[in-house]
Amino acid sequence: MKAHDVLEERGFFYQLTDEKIVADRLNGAPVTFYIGFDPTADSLHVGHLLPIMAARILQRAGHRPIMLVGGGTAMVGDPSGKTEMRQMLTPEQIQANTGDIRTQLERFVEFGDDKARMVDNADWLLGLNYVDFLRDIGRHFSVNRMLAAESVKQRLETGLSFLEFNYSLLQAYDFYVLARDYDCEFQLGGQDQWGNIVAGVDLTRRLLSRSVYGATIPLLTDQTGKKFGKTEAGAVWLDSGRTTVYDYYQFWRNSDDADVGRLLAYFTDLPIDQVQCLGGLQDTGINRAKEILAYEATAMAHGAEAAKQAFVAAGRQFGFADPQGTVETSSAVAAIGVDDVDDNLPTHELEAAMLGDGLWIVKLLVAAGFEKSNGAARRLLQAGGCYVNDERIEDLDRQITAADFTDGRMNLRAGKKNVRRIILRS
RNA sequence: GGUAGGGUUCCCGAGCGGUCAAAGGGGGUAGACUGUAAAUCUACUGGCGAAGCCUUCGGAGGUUCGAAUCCUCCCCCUACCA
Repeated sequence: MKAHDVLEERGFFYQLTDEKIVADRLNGAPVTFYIGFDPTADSLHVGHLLPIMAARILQRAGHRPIMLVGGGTAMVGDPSGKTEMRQMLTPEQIQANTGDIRTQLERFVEFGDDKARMVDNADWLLGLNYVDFLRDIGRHFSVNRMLAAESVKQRLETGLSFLEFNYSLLQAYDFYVLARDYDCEFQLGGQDQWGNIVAGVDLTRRLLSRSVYGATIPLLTDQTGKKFGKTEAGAVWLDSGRTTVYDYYQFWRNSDDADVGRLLAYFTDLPIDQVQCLGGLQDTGINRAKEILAYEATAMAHGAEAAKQAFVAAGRQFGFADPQGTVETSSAVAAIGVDDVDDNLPTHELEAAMLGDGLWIVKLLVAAGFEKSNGAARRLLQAGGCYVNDERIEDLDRQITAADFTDGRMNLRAGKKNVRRIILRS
C-alpha cells in the first residue's frame, strides 16, 4: 500500500513542501512523521479529526507517527486562522487537557514501543532560556518574511500580540527537536499550519543541514463555507460526556448530500472505489450512504457497539434508509439486525418525587437540557416543536404526570431531531 | 507618550435625553415543504408560571423627573505620529 497515493486519492493533500520527494518517501520505506495538537480544551472535536485520520493511514502503511500534544505551545496560543487572541490558559488547565487529549488519541492511532509515540513539547519548550533562544533560533527568522505570512497578515488588521507572533518560532523549533532527537522528517497539519510547517522545515535545514518535509490538509468547510464540525450547539466533541454518542452519530447522519463522498473518504476506512460509488448515489441511496458514514465515523470514535446502538436508535426514530440492504457496502452496518439490539437514546433521569401532582412541561424541557430558560421552552411550545411520546403538545400549561410514562419511561422531543428518553427514578 | 476614532444584546451594526428590551442583517431555534439533505417560505430569538415587573448598551461615579444617549475619572481596542 502506497501511503502517499492513498492520501492523495482520498483528498488529504492541500500543499506539499516538495511534491516529488514527499511522494517518494511516503510511498517507500518507513518514515517518522508528526502531527501536533494544542491542548486548548479538555477534548478534541471533529475539526481535529482530519490530521488524525491522515496519521492513521500513514501508520497503517508502516510509517511511525509522533503525536505531539502542545503543552508548551498552548501557553502561547497559535494565532493562525484566528481573528483574535484566545483567552490565555493557565498551566494547570493545560496539563489537565493534555492528559484528556492523549486518551482520545489512543482510539485512533496505535501506541507502543515500535508504534506511535506521544510527546509533549512542554518538555523542551518550558525550560528554554530567552536570550539563548533568541541567539540560537531567533536569528534564523526574518521578521520581514514573517510579516508576509498569510496568517500574520490577517491579524495585522485586528491586532497581534508579540506573544502570539512568536508562535511559529516555537512550532518550528518543535520540528527541529523532533528531527534531531527522533529522526522525524515529515510534518502534517491543517491548512492554516502551512506557515508554521515551512518555518520548521527551514529551521531544521539550517540547524541540522538536513531536509525535512511537510504537507497540509485542506480546511474542511460545509456548504455554507463555515468551518466543519461546528453546529448550533458548538463544536462536535469526541468526548461522549460533551457530545453524546447519539448526537455524534446524528452529526454525521445529517451531512449535506454533496459532502457525503468527501466525508466517507476522509473519515472512514472504506475502500476508495466504494466511497466514490456511495457518494454518487441519490435519494434512498444517499441516505443509506449517510447511515454508513455515520456508523463508521461513530464506530471509529466510540466503538462498534455504541455505534450500533446509535444507528438503531436513530433508525427507530426516523426510519431506516435501506432496510432491504440493496446498497452494497463492506461496512459492518450491513450486518446489523435491527430488532435484536437495544437502542441508545440519550436519557435524562427524573426523580419520581419531582413529578408530584404534575410537572409543568416547560420545567421538564429545561430540566432535560433542551432549553436554557422557561421563556425559550415556552417559545418552543408555541412554535409547535415539543412532543411527548411523539404527540405534539400545544397546551402551554400541560402537566406531565405518571400517566405519561410507560414502564417508567417517556419520550420527550424538541423539534424533529432532539430526542431524549426521560427515565423515572424513585 | 501625543493626536484622532471607537467599545451596543450570540456576531456585525444602527441608535446619540423619554415613544428603547433597543432598527436592520447574519446566525440560531421551531413550523411548512421534503429524504433526519439542500433550497424556499413563515414565526420566534434577555429573564420571570408572563399581569406587570426585573436586569442589559466597556467599568465606576455624577447631572436629570427620566440616561445606551450628557458630564467626570478609569479600563480596553484601532489608526497615524513617537
